[in-house]
Amino acid sequence: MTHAKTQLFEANQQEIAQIAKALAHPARVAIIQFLAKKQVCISGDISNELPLSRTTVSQHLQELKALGIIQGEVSGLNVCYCLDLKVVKHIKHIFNIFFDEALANPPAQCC
Amino acid sequence: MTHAKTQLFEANQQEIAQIAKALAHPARVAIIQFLAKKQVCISGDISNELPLSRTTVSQHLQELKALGIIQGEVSGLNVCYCLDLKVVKHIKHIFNIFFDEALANPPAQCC
DNA sequence: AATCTATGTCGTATATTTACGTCATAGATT
DNA sequence: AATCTATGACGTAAATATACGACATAGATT
Repeated sequence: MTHAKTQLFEANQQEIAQIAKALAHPARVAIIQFLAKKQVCISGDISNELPLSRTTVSQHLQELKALGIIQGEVSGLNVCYCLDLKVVKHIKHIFNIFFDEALANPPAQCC
Repeated sequence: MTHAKTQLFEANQQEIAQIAKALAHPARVAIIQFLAKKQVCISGDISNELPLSRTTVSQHLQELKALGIIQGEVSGLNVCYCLDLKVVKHIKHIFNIFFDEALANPPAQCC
């Protein structure tokens, strides 16, 4: 395998990259914003909202679920999704630490 | 083109996704952390630090430069890179707004 | 019981990303 | 002037992501 060297990096770096990857598509950002606005909503409502086919949206939902930032709960024929606020808070924290470390030691000037 | 539907989303969603994409590889996270620690350093030092070939690292550097989060300055034979703290602050701000919106309206429970 | 419906899975085509060797070049060293 | 060196650009192969139609299925409706 000439590829997939991501596991050669530190766990910390992999975690940030993995979270970022889950947020790296506007459809997934839109899903999170939509869930934040509606608080709770069924799968069909989400795909109706987005300019993508139902199956593509379903795929994006699975990715967000894999990260843990959303939860899905079956309710009869529908599946009901919502944000997991605990995970949102954790991600916010991880990113803030990352950015604060980047801001901690300002260079006098670049070179 | 059956692909590339990213432009069908809101500017706000595209910006977040674009930033996230730039952070979505551990090598690029590592580069940012390394620049934060060293404050200023030359291209060769960065590629020596990472478990990737020099050209691959160069490619990652170009991506971060395209986002604007790092700057490169030619200094003789070397190229000197550093973080653009203004951009780091902006990105931190964008993400915090995004997460805070997601946390603003907590559902009583999921479904 | 037969049918309908909302959803996820599978297969697949295309696009993009990742990774690296080779090459070109600007500038340093001899 | 000739050579050396650090870097980016280019070409390309392999991996991964994106997008969607066809299909399967659990549960509702008739």
